[in-house]
Amino acid sequence: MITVVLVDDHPVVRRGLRALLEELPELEPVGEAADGAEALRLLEQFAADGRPRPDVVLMDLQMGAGMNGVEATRRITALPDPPAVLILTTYSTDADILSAVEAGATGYLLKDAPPEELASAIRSAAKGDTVLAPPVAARLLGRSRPGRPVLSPRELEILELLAEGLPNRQISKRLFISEATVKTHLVHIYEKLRVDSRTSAIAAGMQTGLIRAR
Amino acid sequence: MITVVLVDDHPVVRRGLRALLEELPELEPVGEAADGAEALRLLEQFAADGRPRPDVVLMDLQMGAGMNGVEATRRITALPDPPAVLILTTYSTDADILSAVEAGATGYLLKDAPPEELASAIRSAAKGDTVLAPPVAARLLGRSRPGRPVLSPRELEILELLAEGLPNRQISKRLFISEATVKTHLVHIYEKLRVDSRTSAIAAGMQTGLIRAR
DNA sequence: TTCCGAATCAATCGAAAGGTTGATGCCCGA
DNA sequence: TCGGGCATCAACCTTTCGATTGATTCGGAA
Repeated sequence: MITVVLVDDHPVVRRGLRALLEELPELEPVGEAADGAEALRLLEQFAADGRPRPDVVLMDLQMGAGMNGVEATRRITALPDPPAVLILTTYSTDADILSAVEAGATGYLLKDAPPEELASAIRSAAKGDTVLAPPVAARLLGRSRPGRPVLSPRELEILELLAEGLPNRQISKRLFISEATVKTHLVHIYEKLRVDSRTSAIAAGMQTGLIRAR
Repeated sequence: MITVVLVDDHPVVRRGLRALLEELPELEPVGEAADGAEALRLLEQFAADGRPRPDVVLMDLQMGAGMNGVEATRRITALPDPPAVLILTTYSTDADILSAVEAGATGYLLKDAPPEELASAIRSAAKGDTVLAPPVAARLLGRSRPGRPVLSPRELEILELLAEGLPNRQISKRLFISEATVKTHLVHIYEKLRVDSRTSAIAAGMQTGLIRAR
């Protein structure tokens, strides 16, 4: 019997997940939370009650105003003998995936996954196996080399500031570098995204999932 | 007994909605569809089987690659004696809300709505009453006058092209106006959004829901 | 009739962005 | 060691953008 905690800010989604899991003989939903903080309190409650910790936490990334899924994942996986954390979310950017993986998530699924795939992923996660939704895996494999993102970390940082609407001067001040350096990074960003202006870089960055809407 | 059809590309969401409705004595889920086209076929099937048409269609807006909720709403409400269409979606831009309303939707809810609110909205929609989620109503009332959007239609048009990454010259060609006119509109857009550059206008436009990510 | 907002257009000038060329240093893998 | 990627920086020039000022026309409401 695999015990699962459900964390999602949408009541409908939690209800659907609970219903799906209740139909599967080896999976048991044992709790729900609407954001990361509530999930942490729930896990603490398990410990306080002397109950065995759940095997898997099914975690959304976006939680409205509450603690988001990456932060919650980081804290949960830092607990002694933590449950596996399986991310289940609607939308993914490269940054989302990397953040979740770095935070210790054992898997990453998109919400359009059919129930069988979800069940299979939960079983794998409970065993400690890594699970990536096929589109997510394809996204990550589309990178030329492991550890070699399409944009460098610095380039991505600058693209995000660009999408916040900052001019080059302000970006340079934010990052403590010269404006010439910002421009050089932009040249590289434009090459890699095959664009020729900041606005088209923002558009392409969003389209490819490198950055998300500000 | 209010009969409801559920249209959402996420199996989990459909399952959650079905479970919630099954718990309510006067609401009965009578069908599901994963996109707009399937919803239409389902309604045709009701007619072909001589079954009474459903009272309410609960419709998501974004359907992955399938027919989206606005188009489906338009077609459903064009049917003879159509069901009420209640939009239930994650995210809303002003354009989304207006499009859905223009397409004939009777209501607009966000997915974080608690189950009681959802049930109440379905009952209202079945009676033909208009239902707006509080944040959505607040958004629409935040407009200074009915019929007076924060940005004029032309300004919004230009902001959308800006977010696609087009330079002024290309925007002018796209809209068959002079570049000077584009610049004038931009001046007005920057004033209204209280920004001073195209990139910050894009960021503010997305933040306020005027435009969506490209 | 008057006023206001929207749409359109022009010209000028300064600022910002983009393009180009060139350079250095560091790290890592072959 | 060498080469490549990354990060940093500079200078110069061209293009685009933003700010400003000014104007006209049209439609709708008061």
